Amino acid sequence: MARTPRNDALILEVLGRNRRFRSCQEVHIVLVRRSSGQGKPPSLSTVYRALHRLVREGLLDTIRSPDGELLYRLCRTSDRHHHLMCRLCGRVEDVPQAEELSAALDRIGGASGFGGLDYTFELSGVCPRCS
Amino acid sequence: MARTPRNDALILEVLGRNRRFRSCQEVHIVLVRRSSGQGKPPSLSTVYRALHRLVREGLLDTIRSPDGELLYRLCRTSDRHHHLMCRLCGRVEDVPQAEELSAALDRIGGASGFGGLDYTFELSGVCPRCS
DNA sequence: ATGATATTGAAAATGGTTTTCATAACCATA
DNA sequence: TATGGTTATGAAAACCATTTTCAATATCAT
Repeated sequence: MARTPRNDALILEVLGRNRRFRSCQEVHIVLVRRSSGQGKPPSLSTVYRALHRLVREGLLDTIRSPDGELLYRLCRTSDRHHHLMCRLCGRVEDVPQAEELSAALDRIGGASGFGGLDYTFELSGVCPRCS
Repeated sequence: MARTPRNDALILEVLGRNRRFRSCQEVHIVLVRRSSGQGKPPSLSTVYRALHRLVREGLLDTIRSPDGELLYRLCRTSDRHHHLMCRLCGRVEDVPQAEELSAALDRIGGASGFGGLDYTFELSGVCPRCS
């Protein structure tokens, strides 16, 4: 039975607040702020390690920001990683009509001759609120 | 009229040898090897700068490797960045049936309400030769 | 040639991420 | 509640791709 490191819950709670992708450093800063008064926050290394673990366990989803940072957010079951990210405010929405996209991707996978297919798909633009 | 830095040609020549994506460091190593005997190779910084310039000018295409490195290759006109990369050997092929994918993406773009849409799509798997 | 502008190399700085290592927390069992 | 083995943690250092700095060159128009 897997022991659950005590900080995992904290981190999941932070990521659970909304569905925006956040960098490890952002998560860490939130934890630091949040804990002023009540005990020490986990260190940056611990947050990195926890995020790795959570990704490995399938609880988190990752994408890379345009400048190469790794961003994390809570997975939604059957989430096939179709995201639409606003380049200005960073908000991420689900891609509408994702079924159509999934179908196309599956067909492509089948025709490719490749095995163990996985993909990431990142759509970015400027959201209505920002434009 | 734009002057062409003398190393751009060299670098394009290296990338022109095949359609695999390469990191800046890989390109640099090739240049270093290649130039044993005939004069000094360009420095790493110069290669970085040249690659930037070539991307800016639309001659190169980039993707990020799974571990966050930026990889470059020659653009093909009307290339809409649909790549299928082998996780083992790094070979990159074009995605078959890309038209279908394009169509789906265009519809999604229309339905999203986002402006200035751009996307990257990266499909990875294990190619027939490697499996 | 002359001077204005752009390119280059070498080394240092950046900055996200990972590793190290010593310490502390945890858990099962006796 | 000792005991010992396993895992988590923090702090600092190491990593490593990429950028920046800055002084020295090359390049171009004239």
